[in-house]
Amino acid sequence: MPVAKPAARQKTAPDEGPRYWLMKSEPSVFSIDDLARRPRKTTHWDGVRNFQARNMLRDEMKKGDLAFFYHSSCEVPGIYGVMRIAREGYPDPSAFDPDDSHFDPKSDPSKPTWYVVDVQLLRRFAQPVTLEALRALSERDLRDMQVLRRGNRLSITPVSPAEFRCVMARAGERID
DNA sequence: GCCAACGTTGGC
DNA sequence: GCCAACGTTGGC
Repeated sequence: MPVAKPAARQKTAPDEGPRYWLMKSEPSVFSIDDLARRPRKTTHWDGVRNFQARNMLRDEMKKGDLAFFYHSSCEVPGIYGVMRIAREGYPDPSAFDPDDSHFDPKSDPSKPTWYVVDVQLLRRFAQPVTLEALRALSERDLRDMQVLRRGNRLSITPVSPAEFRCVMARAGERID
């Protein structure tokens, strides 16, 4: 049985307002335009099969938190928009569906292994903040942004308020 | 397609 | 518990 490491914690206090995240998806699997076409621009973020990311989905992401939508493994990797966490963690239905590519026969419905949150698209950036742009910014303001760290493979990472503001400013976007 | 980096698995 | 083998991620 794999053992989950403690999830990375943000240094913000629990009651300090919304927190920020970055969520990766390969656009050939699920893109920001796919999300924009969903009813209420909302979907459950399924298929995460990493224990550290699972812990964030299950335990740490709260309703009202904001999350960047990041496109990975594509022509122009980068941040393409902002989502809001619309529902907190609940069991991932795809883990119990034998016809789903994310089916996990070891996950017991009475004691689920994998979790999702619901996300709602708030902003689709007019221009993405590309990975290249993020790395350029990182020389100053984003030095510690987790998604930029060498070897990072986590599909969900925490984002600091300063990092969030910096990316929004770079995108020329704001959340009222 | 390549390959570095990392997570998971399973033999011992 | 160790660690080699294997699979996956993701930029390039």
